[in-house]
Amino acid sequence: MPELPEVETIRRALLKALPGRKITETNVRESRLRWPVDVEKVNRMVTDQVVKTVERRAKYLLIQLSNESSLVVHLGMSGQLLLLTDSRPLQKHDHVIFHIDDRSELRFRDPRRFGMVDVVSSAALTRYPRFAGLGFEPLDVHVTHDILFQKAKRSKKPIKNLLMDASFIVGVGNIYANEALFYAKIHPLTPSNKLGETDWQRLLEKLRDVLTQAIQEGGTTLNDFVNSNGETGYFQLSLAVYGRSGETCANCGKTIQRIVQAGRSSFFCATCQRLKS
DNA sequence: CGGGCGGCCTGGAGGC
DNA sequence: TGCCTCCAGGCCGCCC
Repeated sequence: MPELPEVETIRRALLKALPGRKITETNVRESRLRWPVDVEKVNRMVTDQVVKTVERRAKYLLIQLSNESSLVVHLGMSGQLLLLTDSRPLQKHDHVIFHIDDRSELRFRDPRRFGMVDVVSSAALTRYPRFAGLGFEPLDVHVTHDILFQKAKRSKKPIKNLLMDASFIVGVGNIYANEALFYAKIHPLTPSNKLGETDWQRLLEKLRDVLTQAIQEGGTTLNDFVNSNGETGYFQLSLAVYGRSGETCANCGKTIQRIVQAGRSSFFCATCQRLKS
């Protein structure tokens, strides 16, 4: 569930609190995450380190530490990274706890255990296997619509699937792929190589609008997303098509459709988003 | 090799 | 009210 805006929301909250603070103790209570946590390595490389800054790559959070390494956290689909200023009872799915020197706690909570926690030295980060195949950052100003157009014209896969393909562009999950395509008036089944340069100009612009707006509204809370302070986001109130099959299109009044692509629901307005083939 | 899909995992929703 | 089934989805790995 957490896509780029939700991860970015958490990054910004952590950035206000963590830099300069020391992690005094690390406690891995459950190591069976998406990939098994190397408990000894995490304990050794994180404990007693001071947080320098907090960055993001794709949907990964990078908490940079004073020993030139980074704590790498992915929230999967149900993960939370909570900053608790007072000690509260541990919950069933509180898998990794980081104690901070101001007596607060950073807790990785993840019922479905699709997330991951790892620590990587800065030198190894550029060669980190999980980052090796990642595509463009949509909010990077160096990424232009022409770059995307040139890369996409070799692909026949539907544009919705391409937007969710992290080897092409990162951070875009099902919610924001659907929303961006709606605003750009592009049908989700459109073969990627059928999109022209002006289509890509519009699509990148609308994708950035949607992601930026979602960050401003603190992300989208559908089931369980909360930021590091335990607060929900508000962007779900602004969703135009996602989860709204059978409802009325705000633009034209026709009914919003739902289809399944690559095992994922797509929501769109067949009137506003004409399929060109 | 591009593209599709199964599997991981649990909680919540819906049906009976 | 309780049990069962289904669905959500990021990512990897397997398959054709």
